Amino acid sequence: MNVTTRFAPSPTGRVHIGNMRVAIYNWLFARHAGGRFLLRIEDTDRERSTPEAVRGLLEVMEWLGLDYDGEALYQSQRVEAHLEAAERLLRSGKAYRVDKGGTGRGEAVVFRMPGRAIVFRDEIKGALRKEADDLPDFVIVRSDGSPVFHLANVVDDAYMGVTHVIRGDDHVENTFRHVALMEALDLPIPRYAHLPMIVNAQGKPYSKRDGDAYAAQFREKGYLPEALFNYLVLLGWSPGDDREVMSREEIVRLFDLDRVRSAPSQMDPRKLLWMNAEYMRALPLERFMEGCRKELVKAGLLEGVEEDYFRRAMDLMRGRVKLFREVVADAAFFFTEDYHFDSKAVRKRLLREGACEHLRSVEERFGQVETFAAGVLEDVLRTLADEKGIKAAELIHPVRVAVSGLGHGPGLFEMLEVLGRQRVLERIRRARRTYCEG
RNA sequence: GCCCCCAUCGUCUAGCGGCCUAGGACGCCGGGUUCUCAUCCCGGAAACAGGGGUUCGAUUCCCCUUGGGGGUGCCA
Repeated sequence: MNVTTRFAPSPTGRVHIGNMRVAIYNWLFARHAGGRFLLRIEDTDRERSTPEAVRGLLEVMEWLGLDYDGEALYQSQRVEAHLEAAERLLRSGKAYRVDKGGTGRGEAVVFRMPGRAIVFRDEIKGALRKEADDLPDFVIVRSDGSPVFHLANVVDDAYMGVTHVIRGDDHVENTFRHVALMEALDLPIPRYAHLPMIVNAQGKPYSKRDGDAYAAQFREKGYLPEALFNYLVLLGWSPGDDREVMSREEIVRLFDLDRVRSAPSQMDPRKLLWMNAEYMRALPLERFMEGCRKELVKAGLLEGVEEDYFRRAMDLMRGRVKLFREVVADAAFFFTEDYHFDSKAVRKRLLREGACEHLRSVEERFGQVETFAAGVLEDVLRTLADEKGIKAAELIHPVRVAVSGLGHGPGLFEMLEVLGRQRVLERIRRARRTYCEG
């Protein structure tokens, strides 16, 4: 069966994750079936639609890899067709003009519901039915002559050859109207699938007010698109087994509307973060570097830094950050002498009995090594520890804090090698001067 | 108010009458590995909303209650 889906957002603000997931499911369903995924910009609300919103929308879709087929259709260009459909309904007596509600604004065109129950089969919810009494007539063309959402939506879906309408749960009730409209216009009725809503941590639906629910913000925070994609897919759908971290190809292959749940699901930022870390760890060095580079440049830390040095530092950081942003705090010491000393780490490792003496002897030994390489440095340090009759950790910790200011980080010896002899010795000396008076 | 939808660990979910002493994941707690952190490994606490049916047998089917959500615009 040929499949055509569409994503039909109205560009009236930032794209939040609820919309994003609708787009993802439409995209997946089409790609799975080898069908078409179309984009329609529902910009009929001239008051609220903005070019910036359209741009933001397109950017987010590209970021997430939701490529659409053909050109985007702007609904505002289709007004003629919408009005023509209304005329047809008027002529056949399936619609009428009236000053609904006696507003005095003039006459609107109202669709006459057929006076019988409307039934359709939702791909997710099953058979849905609404009695005639619960389906009043409704406006399809405003008194100012502009077509209403319902009319435009239905006419354009038919025009685009949409076979499967996959949208949010908030459209379930509209579907009864849409089905009736399509029947009256003698248009082919697509299959419908209504996705459960995504709710926030309070269990409430995401509104424009929920600050951190915008797709673009996840991007800004350093989330990987494949991680957000994977996470969002799992909100309401599962492959039926225990798989969770899946490649896009795998998801496309497995995706199926049958397995979509019909209960709302709550977004869990912690699981998203974990998912992101999973993808971060699997990232090729080049991509990891590019993500980190943006953050580090923004923080002004990469000026005059050699590419090879940057690469070696990032190679050590890879797999240790959950979000690109974290690299600023965790790897700044690679690029500046003005790195921050974590007070807790200083107290625990430097302001300690013997720490100063340890630093002194490490500095001395490190100053004598021929090649400043990880393996050599480790040998030297461990030998020194043996001589002193202490555990290597007693030496390792103070050195780590001295050269990085942090109590955590990559393996010490690899780190030292990358930093290089001069930096390391200077930093140890400086730490002794600062924390070891006398 | 009325109409519609939904209901398994804190969260995302598996389960489509017996395989369930309900499985996995995130998070949490404990332990191990490691120079730290992270990773990794092992272990633990944690759920079928309540009540009626149907059935030899219900998490699974039906009804009611409760609780969520959606709709009820000349918004989309």
